[in-house]
Amino acid sequence: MSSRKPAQDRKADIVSVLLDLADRIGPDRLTTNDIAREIGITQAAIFRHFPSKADLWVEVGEVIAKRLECAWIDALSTQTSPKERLRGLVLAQLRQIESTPAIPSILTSRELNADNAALRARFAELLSRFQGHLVTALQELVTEGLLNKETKAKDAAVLVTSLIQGVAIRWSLGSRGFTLSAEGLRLFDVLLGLLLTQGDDP
Amino acid sequence: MSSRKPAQDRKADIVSVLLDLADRIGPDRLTTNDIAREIGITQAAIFRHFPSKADLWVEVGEVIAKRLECAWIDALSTQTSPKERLRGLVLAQLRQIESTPAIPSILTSRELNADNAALRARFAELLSRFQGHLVTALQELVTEGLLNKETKAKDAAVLVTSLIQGVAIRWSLGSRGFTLSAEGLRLFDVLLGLLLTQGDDP
DNA sequence: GCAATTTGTTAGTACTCAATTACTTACTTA
DNA sequence: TAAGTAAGTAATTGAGTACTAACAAATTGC
Repeated sequence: MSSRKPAQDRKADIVSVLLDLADRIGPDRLTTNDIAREIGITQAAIFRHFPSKADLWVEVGEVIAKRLECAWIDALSTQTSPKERLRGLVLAQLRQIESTPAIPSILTSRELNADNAALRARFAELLSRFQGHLVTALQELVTEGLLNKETKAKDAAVLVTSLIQGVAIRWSLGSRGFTLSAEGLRLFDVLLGLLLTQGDDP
Repeated sequence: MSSRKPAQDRKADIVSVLLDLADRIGPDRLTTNDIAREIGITQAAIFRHFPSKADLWVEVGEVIAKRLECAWIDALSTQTSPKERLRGLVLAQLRQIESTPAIPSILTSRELNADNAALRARFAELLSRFQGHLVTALQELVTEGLLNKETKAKDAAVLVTSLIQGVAIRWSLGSRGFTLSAEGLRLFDVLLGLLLTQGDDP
């Protein structure tokens, strides 16, 4: 029925189905059998491509890391002003979560937090890199004298990442009853309005 | 060795140990055997007190709900100004997460999000109740003319809950390398400073 | 067109899970 | 103090878990 695929394609299938299942039934619940059934191969075939389930998770971490970093680089290169770069980073992150909604639950999964040290290290590095991009953009706003003087760039960056995580959690808990990127960007604009100096208007 | 206890006490033991294990090994990983071993009874004894594991989780939800609501009521009744009530709510929530650190992971667990509808409903109700308290306090700030005019009370409430969730996640991911309530309250004060009207200076 | 390699299957292993059954011991109260 | 109940245990069940070994067929390179 379903034809055989080269290992590279099949590996991509497995990772893709894992991400879908991680979202639907949870990262700590999905089994190799679930993945195989969804693809239409036997459970044993999974282990033809990955020596263990933990190794499969590490590959998932790599795939997510690549996607996120590409989205950030794209946002940073297409936008010119620091304000737009900041907005672009936030929008990129929201869109990535939208298209890979398993990301937040993987972040709090026990596969990551307790069992799989390699996976945990990869995500920790990734998050700190994003935070770094935010701080850089905010520092540029500071040097341009646009940021509210009493707010430190680092604190502002934490507020922004908290906003993203908070709205993503609300999106998940509320059965995704709104568009994550639209609502997230709207709230970001509210926060950004508060962060920018308010001396301009007459 | 360990003496027998009345059902009420034993039930409390089971819930308490579950919360501890949910934090240490994850809500979706802990087994009835883990709980029993930790207490010092047999696994079968768990089912003397709860008809199923799902029912045990519902009881856990009730316990957490009671704790949180008590903390909110206490904060609201001891503080007089709307600003202090807001601060009190935030601090109460941070302290509850600090003393029951399993709460954030339960919120994103699959026991809650996929399997246990009763548990999910209980937490959804709980979170919307907290949001309601925040909105009330922020509305009072609006009527006193203290809130930044361009910010809606509801949006401000979302920013505050996002801040709490965001800092709690950062606390968990970073192996709890800082004091949650201190860092959370510090960032809340930054946000509150931004939210309050800055119309004093010319 | 044929051999080698790759990608799969079938059929298992040893283990863990929640839940049940049949039975036992401690506590309470009439 | 005897009877009834509450709180436990030992042993087991059937379903599921990651993972392996032996074998088969599709694809590729010559």
